[in-house]
Amino acid sequence: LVSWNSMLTAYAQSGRIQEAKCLFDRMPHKDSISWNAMATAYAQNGNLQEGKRVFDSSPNQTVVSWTVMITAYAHNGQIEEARKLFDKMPQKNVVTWNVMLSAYAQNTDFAEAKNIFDKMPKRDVVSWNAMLSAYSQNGLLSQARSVFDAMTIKDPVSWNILLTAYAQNGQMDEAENLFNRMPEKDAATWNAMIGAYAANGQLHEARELFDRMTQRNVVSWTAMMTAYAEKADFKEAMSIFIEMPQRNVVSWNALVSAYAQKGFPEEAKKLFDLMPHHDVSSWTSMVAAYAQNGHIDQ
RNA sequence: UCAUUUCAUAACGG
Repeated sequence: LVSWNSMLTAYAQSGRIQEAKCLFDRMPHKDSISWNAMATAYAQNGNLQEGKRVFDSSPNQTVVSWTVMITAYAHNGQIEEARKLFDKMPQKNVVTWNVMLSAYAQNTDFAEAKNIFDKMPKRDVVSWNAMLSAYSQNGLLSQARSVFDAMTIKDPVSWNILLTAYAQNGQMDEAENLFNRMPEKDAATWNAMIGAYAANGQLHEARELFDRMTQRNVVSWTAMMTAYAEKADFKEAMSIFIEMPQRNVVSWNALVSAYAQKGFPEEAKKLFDLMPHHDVSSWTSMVAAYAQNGHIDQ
């Protein structure tokens, strides 16, 4: 059962819902983890309807099931609906509270986010990070800084949030400063800095970090590839693509989209046809490629 | 083995 659930989750996380559903239907036994994983698979791929159907058919709804649904509504912009479930559910845990907090935060309802934050029975580092992220993503740097400074526990995510905020605000020196000062870096730290350099046109600095990085993951590779592709250096971009130890649908999309945007729709189409699986972004990239290059009918 | 916060891709919106 654990193996089946793991496979189900793996499909879900890579966006292969058809395969996930097929597996789910063939499972000899299912537990609540299976049902929750299936509901999550739908929800994370924008199919709230099916997600809800799975939730409604689940033999037993756990706190995770409810939390999954709240997340699904929130990501779909239905914050009121999310709140209704939140108020209605039998018990909540810290994750449930964090989900509701993030929902308001991402909806830029800082007051309600803060309200939840103050009311929750227990806070963890994710709760703090969610508040920090809310301010950061809306360019409210001084508020973000206050939250950051008030935090008694920080993890690499906390630092990464603030680092990205400064970089996106054009304060590369402050971003670099955080990068150098932080006690512990994870892969996302390096990736954030690489992305910041790339967005700032500092391709050489980006590459230097990429080369120094020991924990390179698919995000690092894709970010570096995109950096070259945006400069129309397809030779280097392609060579990175070929070298990449793993690719996911985002890596493929990035390259397809780059060719499309630089005026090579036929190259884009070739890659598109080679992709193991397409998502909404893949299709919209191709549509945009043809539209922008005068092939409306394609 | 399932749910929440940060980093890579399209469109949308500014």
